[in-house]
Amino acid sequence: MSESADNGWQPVRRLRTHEHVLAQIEQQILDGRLSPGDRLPGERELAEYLGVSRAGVREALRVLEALGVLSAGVGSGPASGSVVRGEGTEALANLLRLHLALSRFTQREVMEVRVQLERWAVAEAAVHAGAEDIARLRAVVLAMRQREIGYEQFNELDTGFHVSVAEMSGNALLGTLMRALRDAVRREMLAVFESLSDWRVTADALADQHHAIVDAIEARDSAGATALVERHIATFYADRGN
Amino acid sequence: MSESADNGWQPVRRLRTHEHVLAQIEQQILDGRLSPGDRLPGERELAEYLGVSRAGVREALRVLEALGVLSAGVGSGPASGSVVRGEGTEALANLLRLHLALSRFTQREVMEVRVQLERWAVAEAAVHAGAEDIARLRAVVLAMRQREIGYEQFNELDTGFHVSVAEMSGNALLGTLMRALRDAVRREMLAVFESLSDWRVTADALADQHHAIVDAIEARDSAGATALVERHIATFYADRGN
DNA sequence: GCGTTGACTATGGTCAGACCACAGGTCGCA
DNA sequence: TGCGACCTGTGGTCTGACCATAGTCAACGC
Repeated sequence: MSESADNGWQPVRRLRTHEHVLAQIEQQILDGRLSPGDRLPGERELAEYLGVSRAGVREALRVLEALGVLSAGVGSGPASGSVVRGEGTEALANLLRLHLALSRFTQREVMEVRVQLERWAVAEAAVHAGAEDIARLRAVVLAMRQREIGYEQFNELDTGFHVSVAEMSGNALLGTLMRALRDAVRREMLAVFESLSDWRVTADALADQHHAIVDAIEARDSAGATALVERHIATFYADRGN
Repeated sequence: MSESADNGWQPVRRLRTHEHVLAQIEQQILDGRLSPGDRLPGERELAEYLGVSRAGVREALRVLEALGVLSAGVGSGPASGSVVRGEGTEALANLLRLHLALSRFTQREVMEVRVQLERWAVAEAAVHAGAEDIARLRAVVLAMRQREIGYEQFNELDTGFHVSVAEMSGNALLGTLMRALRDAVRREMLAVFESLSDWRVTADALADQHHAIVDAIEARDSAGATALVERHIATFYADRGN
């Protein structure tokens, strides 16, 4: 069946130089020898250590940068060189956005995952939210009601609201995923607003729903908040055709 | 407050060459002018079109490769050059694994997200599963019971089981996320097995639980399957200390 | 006629070396 | 003491070369 799989022979897996570099750096991270804030040796130095050219090192560093692991800075001082990043979530968003565009999955699928995570997020938020969390959410809702903002800004506020709720759950991964999912579908959400004859009507309705969700969170009503957020998302997507 | 933010002036955002290249390729993908299976121009050709050096193009291609968008092949023929990939989920896993190692989030957080997604996945699977899906799951459970496998293989089967269930939900993103989350914590899961005095005991218990989950899915008992899967995961993580 | 073999070509993979832009530090002069 | 010119180390970029690979195809020998 398989061409030559049972002879005990198997083709050697050649690794390209930048993959070797990548593997070594990843190993250092996995072993905890590189932590956020740490700086890598300079590109030239690293190339010499590893016995490869600077180009190979650079390709590996670009990959790690794209994955949100490193950031590079020119010049001298503490911000220069390749530094292991403390945070950063946009890498995940980039990845999801591209895969969405490549039809690896559909917008509906992203939305469904969002709903599941939002349900959980808001339920947890209702348990953990403190007074300052509530205040922050209320401030966002207030900002959403301002007449002078455009739908782009409105969408940013909307994203901020949901991400804040997700972060209030106490699970950082959830917050990151929420941010990434929102960023990934940002284009499509703006397109929905654009298609509306009067987006402000929809926006006001959304703001009202956000208001109700905050109330439910403040009242520690997990079940109520879950139901509200589910209806909230369903409403928006139902408006798409208008 | 902000240093000089309200003068209407803002620093120009310099893009590095490889970011320009990246942006153009991404735009082509977003516009649908590049689809899975399509091939990009050769590196030299692309460099000439864009007026940059081959190194800049290569860095961009490495990034897209790391994000699972492209794959590169040497030589001639259909597999050569930079081809837009049809599938691939390991990029997301790489990303999560690194961020996990960097303590951007904890194993507990990954596990919690897993539980939420598993609950939903199994409930959906109970609705959508066909006869051949059930048969595949049963085959996996059977393989888990074989005495000659090691815990590494067992873990692979376990991962396969849960990913299959996720894929049976009909949501490709869910399947991808499940695979990535499992891959990201693979190290830690193997460490748990390693710490057990007799991993086979735990493995048999897990196989039994899988068996019960398949039964529930086959019986289209969403609620039952959800409860089982939740207990299933909780059991394993409870065993960690042993 | 047919199969084998070798050259050819297009592709990515790799390297070395050079130069630029930038940011911080340092030294010397006023 | 203050400040400007210079120095140095960093990433950013380009050039040009060569290597390894895999398909293509024509020449060759049977």
